[in-house]
Amino acid sequence: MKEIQDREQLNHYLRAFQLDSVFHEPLLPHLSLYGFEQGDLICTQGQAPEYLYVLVNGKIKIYTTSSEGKTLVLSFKTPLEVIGDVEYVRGTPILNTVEAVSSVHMIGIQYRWLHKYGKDHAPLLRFLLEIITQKFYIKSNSLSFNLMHPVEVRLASYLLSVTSDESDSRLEGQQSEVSLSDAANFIGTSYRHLNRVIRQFCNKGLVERDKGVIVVKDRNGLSALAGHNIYEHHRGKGGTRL
Amino acid sequence: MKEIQDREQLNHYLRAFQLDSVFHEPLLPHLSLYGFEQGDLICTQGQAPEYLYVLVNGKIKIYTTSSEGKTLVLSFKTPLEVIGDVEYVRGTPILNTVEAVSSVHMIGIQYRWLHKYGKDHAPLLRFLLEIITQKFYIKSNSLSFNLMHPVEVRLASYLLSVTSDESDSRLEGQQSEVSLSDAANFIGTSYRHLNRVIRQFCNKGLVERDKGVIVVKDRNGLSALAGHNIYEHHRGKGGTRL
DNA sequence: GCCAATTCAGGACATATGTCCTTTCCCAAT
DNA sequence: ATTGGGAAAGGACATATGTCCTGAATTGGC
Repeated sequence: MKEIQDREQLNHYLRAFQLDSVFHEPLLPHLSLYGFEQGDLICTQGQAPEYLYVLVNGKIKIYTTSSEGKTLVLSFKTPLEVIGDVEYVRGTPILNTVEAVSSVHMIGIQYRWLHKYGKDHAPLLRFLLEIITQKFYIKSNSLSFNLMHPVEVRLASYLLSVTSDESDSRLEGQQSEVSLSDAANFIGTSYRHLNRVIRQFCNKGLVERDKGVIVVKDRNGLSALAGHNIYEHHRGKGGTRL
Repeated sequence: MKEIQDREQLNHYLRAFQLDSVFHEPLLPHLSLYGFEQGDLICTQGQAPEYLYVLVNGKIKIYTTSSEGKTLVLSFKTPLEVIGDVEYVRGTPILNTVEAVSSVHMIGIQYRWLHKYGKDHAPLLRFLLEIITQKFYIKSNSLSFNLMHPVEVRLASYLLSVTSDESDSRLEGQQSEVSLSDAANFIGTSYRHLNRVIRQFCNKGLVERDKGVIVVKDRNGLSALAGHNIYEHHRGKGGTRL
């Protein structure tokens, strides 16, 4: 991590994401812009948090590691997203490890200032509420989805979600930031089993493999399998209520 | 559901849970106390929510039903807890169904008033943040735990969590509010499989069955199996940060 | 271009879990 | 007490998933 001393760019981000009201005058001097490279850890499970981070550029991966060493990827996030919000409110150690999967820009602010100047600032509180309820919503979906559906369905859903926004029938493979084993850990299964299911999909003509890259061939077929249930990136338009 | 016209009791609850600052003067006239009987639905998945409820007495069960008809019990809650908070903030349909598993008292307030008089009221916003981050924390744990551990471990953990607070080696069976099939749905497995695992536990001398009731015999043994991971009721002391 | 080291795909087997169905047991209404 | 219904437990089988290991493929360094 390195601090980016570029007030102009910071302001640019604040404007782009309409954060001016969220971080009001007294907080501004304590905002900093930070850059992370692919693979950098932004924060680590179990440690004492110090900063609230706002992801404004790039892509991050959030995961947890069990005492037995298993890794579970909880989500991939793109802007606008906040890291350390739950820990800030609850005063607990960092819940999950966060890693940059691309070049990343984050706005950081120390808890102390956030607390000192922000604890009564309704727009900030509402912003946190928006973000956290969204996270809750996604995690809630994720929990039910994972517990109620076999890997086959989860993989179909996953493939749809990662290939939808990008180019047409996007590929997805090893050096493309998100590796296959990340995908396995995200779906909550073993790498071995993931391969097994991918092969089934190949046989059904739903996808094709090409040099470790998965190419979606039949989105409709995958949708039928996934049955509505899509891993929601569900970015609500926000603020309908508050 | 029936409204309980007893201002005194309502005030009693507000004091007992220190909600005076949360629901300030302008909100008070719009608070009502409601009673639900065992089995009553407090709200239903998919519907449009209207009230924010605060659970002040009794026990409720939160579950979701998939399109295929499978039920997943997400949690059991006791006071203090809030229902409809996420929906209030996000303006979305009700996420999960909530059912009373005992006689229940809840304080209800319509969203319109909450919004009109509360949207800038920092103590209320902070209260919601506390509650929602706690929910997030629990759900996050639950997700990883379920995805990373076999039913055996989850059951051990579950048994410990439901028998810890109550009497010594508490029983847990059919008419005791929480049925075995509820337990199965909570753990995220089938009733059949739950029975299978219970039998293993019996053989190992960890528990005993007696007329459909499970009696914990060896808490230490269960702890060893669960390995630290307990379904967290994790009620933080709250408010360290905000 | 060749080799070692690493990553990737898949085989073989064991275990975990789900589904369906049968059996047993309890209780309530007669 | 008798009986029918329904809950509770378990048997039998199929499927889903995990673990371990091997062979193939790929890459970087020389």
